[in-house]
Parts: sequence; structure tokens; C-alpha cells
Amino acid sequence: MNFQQLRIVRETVRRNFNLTEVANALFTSQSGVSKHIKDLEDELGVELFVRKGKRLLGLTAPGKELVVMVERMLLDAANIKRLAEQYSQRDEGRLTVVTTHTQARYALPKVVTAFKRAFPKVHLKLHQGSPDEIVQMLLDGAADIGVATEALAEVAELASFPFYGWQHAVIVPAGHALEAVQPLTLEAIAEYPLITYHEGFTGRARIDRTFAAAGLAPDIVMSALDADVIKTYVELGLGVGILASMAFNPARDPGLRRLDSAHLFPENVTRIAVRRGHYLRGFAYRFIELCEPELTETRVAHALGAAAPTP
Amino acid sequence: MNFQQLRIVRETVRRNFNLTEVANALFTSQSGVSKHIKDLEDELGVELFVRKGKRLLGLTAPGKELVVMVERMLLDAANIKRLAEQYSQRDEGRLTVVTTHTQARYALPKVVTAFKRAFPKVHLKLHQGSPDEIVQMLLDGAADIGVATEALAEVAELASFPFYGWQHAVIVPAGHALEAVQPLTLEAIAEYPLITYHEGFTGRARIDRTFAAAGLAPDIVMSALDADVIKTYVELGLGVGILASMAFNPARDPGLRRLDSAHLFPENVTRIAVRRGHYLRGFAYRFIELCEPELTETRVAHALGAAAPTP
DNA sequence: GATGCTTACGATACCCGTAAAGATA
DNA sequence: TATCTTTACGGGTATCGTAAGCATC
Repeated sequence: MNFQQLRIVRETVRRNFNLTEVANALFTSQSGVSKHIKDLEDELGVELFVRKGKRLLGLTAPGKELVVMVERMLLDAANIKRLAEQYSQRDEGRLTVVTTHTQARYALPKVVTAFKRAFPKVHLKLHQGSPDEIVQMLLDGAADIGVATEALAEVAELASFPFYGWQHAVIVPAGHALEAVQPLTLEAIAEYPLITYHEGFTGRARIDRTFAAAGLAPDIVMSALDADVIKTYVELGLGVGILASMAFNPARDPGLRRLDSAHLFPENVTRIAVRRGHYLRGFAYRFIELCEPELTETRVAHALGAAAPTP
Repeated sequence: MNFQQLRIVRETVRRNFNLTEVANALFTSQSGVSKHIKDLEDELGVELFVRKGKRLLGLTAPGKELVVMVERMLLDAANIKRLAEQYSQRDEGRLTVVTTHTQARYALPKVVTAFKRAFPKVHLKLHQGSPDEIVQMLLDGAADIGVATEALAEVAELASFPFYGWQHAVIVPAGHALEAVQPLTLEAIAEYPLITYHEGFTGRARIDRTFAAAGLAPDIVMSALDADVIKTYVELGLGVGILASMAFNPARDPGLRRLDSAHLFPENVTRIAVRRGHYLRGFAYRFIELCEPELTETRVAHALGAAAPTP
């Protein structure tokens, strides 16, 4: 049994049992992949994969149990590498943060600025993705820290912490009839075509639920991944926009008006998440502290199931 | 990084940093051990061991953190092997149970008999040791199941379950003056020289505490590891014996008398323990069930942090 | 001087990749 | 037929053990 075999087993599951893809992903040959799997099965004396002729189709019962352990071992192997870097190059290295457009654009800039000043030698990779992709990257170990409003809190393998709360805002072109409605109501909004985020993004679920709870079925004529697109089409008069309030800036968006809607939609909480058992470098803890000072290394490390190292 | 390197790191810590011993324990050459350590340190870019000249003295800070992960990985590696055996040879294999003399002699015979009948192909190894040795063997992965009255419950890495409760009994040679004392008191016992178990064995701590709580300092003239030795010397008239009640059998010990002492000493509970995260074979769960039918596979596996496999 | 660690070196085994053959859709 | 997996084979590398050299106690 060696690590290459374990990596191959894990990758085979991830790549849906296509060994050619596995070989490419691990930068090796198919034949080697094939042989490694066979060798491992021979050594263990158990078939790990269900086969139909030569094709691999899935995992056998022992294979399923084994993969759980393999994942844990490879997680620890990656942890060992990071641990070593933490000591050999204390403030150098790479930090991968994966987040949604909204957070990358409006919440993280000041954190990133402060972080780059404090750790100029750390390569900070800010990767953008959907909440589901964020979860997947955290679970795969492809990212160290995830920031999003959706999905993070529901995954048991992730430890997540509240970052900040925010509200949705309703945006209309200057001079729109809704500006006169005081106070603003859901019913009034629902009479206009709406433009907001895609499903699964930036609190969209709460918007839908809020209207549904009021017995309304608004006409969402467009949805987008980010507020800039939404604002563009609101300005063109295609509908009323609902977006994260921090995305609206009166100075930059002179053609738009923000309507007071704090009483209509519930608060959203953006969270910071890390995979449990994932070793974090010292500067990764600093990044989280820069987001929210109360999230100290001790608190976060405890939630991860790791002991905070004595400095 | 490979498994041999990890095994060497673990063994180096266990063998007090004597690489020659490590090499012997792992059936390889010193030179290989030395090189593996150097290679690993080079690959990680960190010194893992504190050196004084050529001698290794201990672990560095990163070394200490690393060892924790290494232990976990090697635990999983061993688990994978057992998991594979579980599927390739369902009712064959090896089960190592480590226990004290008292349990091996009086509590386990009927369990072992039933187990051997149910699993004739399993090599059952019944290893005897002190409670501390039992804990160590469980932690090292050298044993699957531990049975003892002492020590097991206090170790966080072990999951332990109550097996059965028992009482100490006071044993005297036939015709001894204590037979006339009704009811028996601690004060009366303490007037005679006592013979009982060694410190740390078979409830000895509770005996000491019971006398101390009554303000008595009995004269323990002899201590032994097992009841057979104690009985031998009691029969010779060297003192009054205190031993586990199940060790006294009126038919086999005609020269001895058991005095009613249930009211004097608190109940002892013998426990069954397994290291958390240690994969147990199906027959290991059966062994535990034979001890105590309420300890089902589901309950035990849950306490171990493992999912019970679907059969 | 005895024990313990490192370095050097040659034999062996293992791992990888190319290429050809066989199986599957 | 195109895609995918297995088997065969040769080159390269890593690992292992012996032996010698050197440090530590």
C-alpha cells in the first residue's frame, strides 16, 4: 500500500471511475493507474470496484468503507505538508479562499488589502464559485477558506462561523413609481417585473421564501450572478432590482435609487467555513481574524478539532 | 513521503529515539532508518527531531504536531488492512484481547469458550498484562479489545463499556477467629495482617481507599497479581485475604472460608475498552456481545466513531 | 572501548511510461 | 469505430542491506 495507490482510489471515485481521466488528473499513465488499482486489490485480497467486463462502474461494499479511510489519510497527508510549510516558511506560502462574487466584490476587499499588507509573501488566491462549488472545493481540500451566505452551514464536515449580517435592498431607476410608495410593501414590489440573483446565490432563497410566505408569486424576469449585471438592467428599465444592500452605492450609481426595504426581508448572514480536520497555516487564521476579530485562532482551531499550536 | 517513513517516525518516538532499536523493531537496517528520517526531513524542509551531534534526543515543535497526524494515518492504515480481511475472510483472522489475570481466569473463560465455538477459525490471542500495559497495547494498536477494572475509563482515546460488577470477599483459613465476628467490620479485619492484590490491580485502589476512609492503616504483608497466590498464602496462615469474590470457590478451596463482606467494600465494575478509531472485525463485535449482550455492534461502533457496516 | 548515527556503494525490486491487444459502448 | 482497460516489456529510480567511517557516552 502506498500513497499513489490511495490517491488513485480517491481520484477514481471523484472522476466517476474513468481511469483515463484519473491518469490525466494525476499526471501519470492509464496503465500505471490500472496496475496500481489491481496491485492494491491483490494486496488487500478484496475487490474494491464493481466491474462490468473491463469497465469500472462503482465501489463494492468494502470499497465504500475503504474510501472513507483513504480520504482521511490523504487529508492528513496534505495537513502534514502544510504543517511543515508553516514551520519552514512561517509567513510564506499560498492561501486559497473561495467565495461568491458578492463577497469577493463587496465584503472581502478591505480584508484582502489588510492581509496583503500583513503577509506580502503569501500568494492569496481568490477563487470565485457557486455555493455548491465552494463546498466541494473545501471538502476536496482545493481551498482553505470558504466565504458565502448559502450552503456552508448545512454541511456537517465543515465548521462555519458567522462573518457579518446584511440586508437586501430594492433598487429602481430614478423617478420610478415605487419611490412614492411609503412604506414599501411586498405587494407593491410584486406588481413589477423583478431582477435579482440566480437561484442558490446571495440570499435568493430567502427572497423567494419571503414572497411565497406573503402569498405572492412575483415575476422574476431576469436573474444574474452579480449585482453589477442586475444594476445594469434595472437602469435600462427592465425591472425592479433586489440585491445585497452593500452592492448599492449612491455615488457610483447616480441613475438608481435605493428604497427602504429593511422591514420586508429577513437578515442574511454570510459565513466563513473551513473543512473539519483541515490544517490551517498561521496566516489563514489571521485572514479569518481580519474578517471578524472575535474568530480567534483558539476558537477556530477548536471547532476544527485541531489543537492550536503553541507559538 | 511514504508509509515506511511514517512507521519509522512513530517507532522512533516509541523507542525513545534509539534508531538501532527502531531498525530491529521494524526488521530493517539502521542505515535505512537513518536515511528515511533524513529524506523525510528534507522533503518537508523541517527538522523533526532534536539532535545533539549525531544522537536524537526528542521531537521539535513541528515534530510533535506531525507525530499526532502520523499516528492517525498509521491507525487508518491498520484499519484498512483489517477492513480488507473482514471482507476477504469473514470469520477468519486474529483477535487480540488483553486483560488482567483475574478477568482471564474468572470472567472470560465462558466467553472464550462460546467464542471459539462460534468462530473456530479465529486465532484468539489472550494477552495478560497490568492495567497500564493494557491501555498501552490498546493505544498502540497491539490489541483489539481490553478488559480490566482499572485505568480504562480514564483514558480519553479509549471507548469503554461496563462489563459486569463484582465485590471483594474476605477469605480466612477454616477456624479463623474472624469467622466469629458478626457482622464483620473493617476494624476487625485491620487487626490482622492482610494479603491482597498488587497496587493497580483488581480493585486494590478501592480497598486502600475504603480502609483510609475509615481511618485505618492495615498491615498488608503481601501482595500478589492473582488470587491463586493470595489463597495459597492465606491457607498457610500468613494472613487474611481480600480478593475478588468470583475467585473463591468453596468446593475447590475446602481449607478456606469466605466471610460476608458485601457491606464493607464498594462494588467494582470491570470494563471492556477499545481504542477510538480502531476498526473492529465483525467477530470482535461478537466477542463483546458475548461478554454483555446489550453491547451491540451498533452501540459499540457508534462509540468508536465508526459507522456500523451494512451487512 | 562500546554504542549509536551517518555516508558510500552495489544489488534488487518497484514504479513509470510506451506500445500492443482486448473489451465495451 | 471510438473509447477505455488490461497486459507486456524495457528503462529508470528508489529502496535496502552491507560495510566502513565517525561521533557520543
